Amino acid sequence: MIADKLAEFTLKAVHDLYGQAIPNELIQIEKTNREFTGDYTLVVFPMSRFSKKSPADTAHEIGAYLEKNISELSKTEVIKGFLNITLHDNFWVNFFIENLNNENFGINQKATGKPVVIEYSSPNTNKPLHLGHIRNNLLGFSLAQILKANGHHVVKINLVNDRGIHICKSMLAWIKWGNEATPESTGLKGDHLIGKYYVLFDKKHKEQIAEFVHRGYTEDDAFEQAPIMKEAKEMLKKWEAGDEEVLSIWKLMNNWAYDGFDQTYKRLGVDFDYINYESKTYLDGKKMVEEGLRKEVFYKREDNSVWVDLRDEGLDEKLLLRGDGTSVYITQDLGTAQRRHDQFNPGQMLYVVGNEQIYHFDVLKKILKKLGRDWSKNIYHLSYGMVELPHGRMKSREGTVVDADDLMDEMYETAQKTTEELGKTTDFNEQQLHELYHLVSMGALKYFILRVDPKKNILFNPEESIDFNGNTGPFIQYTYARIQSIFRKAEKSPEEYIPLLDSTKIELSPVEKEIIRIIYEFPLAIHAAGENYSPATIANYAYELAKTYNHYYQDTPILKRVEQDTANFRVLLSWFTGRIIKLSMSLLGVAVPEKM
RNA sequence: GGUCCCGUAGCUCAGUUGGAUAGAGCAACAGCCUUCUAAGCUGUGGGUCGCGCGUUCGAGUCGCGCCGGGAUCACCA
Repeated sequence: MIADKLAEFTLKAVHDLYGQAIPNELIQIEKTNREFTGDYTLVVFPMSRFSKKSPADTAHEIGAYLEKNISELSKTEVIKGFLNITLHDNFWVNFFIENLNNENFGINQKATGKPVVIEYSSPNTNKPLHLGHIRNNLLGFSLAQILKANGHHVVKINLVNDRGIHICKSMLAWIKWGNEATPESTGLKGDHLIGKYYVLFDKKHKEQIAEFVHRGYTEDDAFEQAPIMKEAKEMLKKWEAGDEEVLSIWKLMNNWAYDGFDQTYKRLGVDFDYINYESKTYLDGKKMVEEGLRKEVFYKREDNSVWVDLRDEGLDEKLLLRGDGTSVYITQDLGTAQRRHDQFNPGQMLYVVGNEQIYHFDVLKKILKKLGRDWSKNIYHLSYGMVELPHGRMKSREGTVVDADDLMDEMYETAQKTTEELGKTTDFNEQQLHELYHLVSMGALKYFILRVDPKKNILFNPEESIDFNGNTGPFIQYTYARIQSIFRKAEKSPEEYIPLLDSTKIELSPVEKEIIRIIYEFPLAIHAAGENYSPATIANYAYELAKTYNHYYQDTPILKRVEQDTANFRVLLSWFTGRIIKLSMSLLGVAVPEKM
């Protein structure tokens, strides 16, 4: 990177000119602001302390030194305490030519080091996925892509929460009022069918609570004493005891959920290397609880429940095992963390889980630390913000959720309607149209979600459909499609232009230089996105590139009415741009169309 | 109440980890298709970066204190 070189020589300049060794952090090389000429700017203020001269004088001296020692440097200009540095166009042209044919430019191909294990999705099998899950899945998948591009081995795990009281609620309602309904008999997607009974359970439960409260119970007592709730708890006990009948219904209904999830995952374009089921792993944590008791890190109360005291860590006492020996959420997470460590020896263990569980992961890390697992420091909880509706947060039980499948259907219809109105796809067949609608609708949805900083809440207004114009996924896809149409108009494929390119004939316009520069920064964007676990960095990058290219495309003839040498360069610049757009979008899990 | 997160244009969001006169999109208004895709481009208006104090050559960015919004503090997951 040229910025590193500039920094290195600035260091030397200060040494040679003023006999001072200054710390690296003081050297700030930045992009030159739009209103000044230059490619990079050195901020000189921090150095005047060492030169014992004014910032401007220091800037002039360092500028002269750099001009003399760095061949890529064309000129420098001093404005106040800023040294604006302009590089020879040659530098950009050379970069362009050297990397033009590198189809994985910016992507680190070879994975090194310990793997990164990333857990995401992790649905409950008692209800279908909603918009909050979509955010989780998109973030997890995109982060995996970004970390791979940064040269990590990545292991994607989905830990399915397939047991517990919530599952029993759906099962119980289905047994009571389902009349043996199946996805086949109702035509409903399996997860939606199950979700229906989860909502039904809640409705009946609420009715019973109201009745009990009317009879004089407190809210809390009514909640627990309602017959339907007692039945659900009874069913959970039977499940843990391995009751055949309960287990067979459980298996039946869970499989409906899995079928439904698979369809949704496929449509979303996310996948996993491993799918773990909590029903198979929930007992693992118990061994660690025993270990903790032996080491006297944990303790028992008289009812036989096991606890850990985290008050010295600023937290509280936490339950690890119920008196009856059954495990709780944190117990199984201790177990799965240990399993992951044993199986993969990861350098990082990422959990893509909503910010409502910050406390939980805090506890998890501290318990592991108390158990002497020094690898607990590798655990990172990527806590993302909620998706909120105008009236507040989504609640499954109250039906105020934006269903994942419904939303994708709506987006698909919008994509179809928009495409038909524009009337550019008259030569598409059914299949091609379907693919295009899918691709554009998912592009809009994914970009909408991923472009915002993960830790911030997202506001989603169902009344206003997600935009297809402006700073959106379809805009970026459109830019790609436009570029491809150039190649269809040209009589040669882009690759065939490469040997025709004469680097001495290239004269960069300001926009062309800007485009090359943005491409040059692609590896930096990937790095930053990986460091910050932020797909938003990539989304914003892709938009910046697409926007700049569109500006270029608008008033610069690429192919027609230009000299052959100019056309050669412009076609190839377009080609390179298109490839970077495609690559960056692929890091978000968004595909791009050849035509739209 | 304790802890954590957020607060930037009417709305939705950027802001390269402390740099120059804070940027995009949407919405509004005015323009641009006999030329490679107008899902596009150009222009206009729109800001006390929640408020205050501090740190320093320099603060939207860092620290402290308020104000507002959210999350969490379960023998739920």
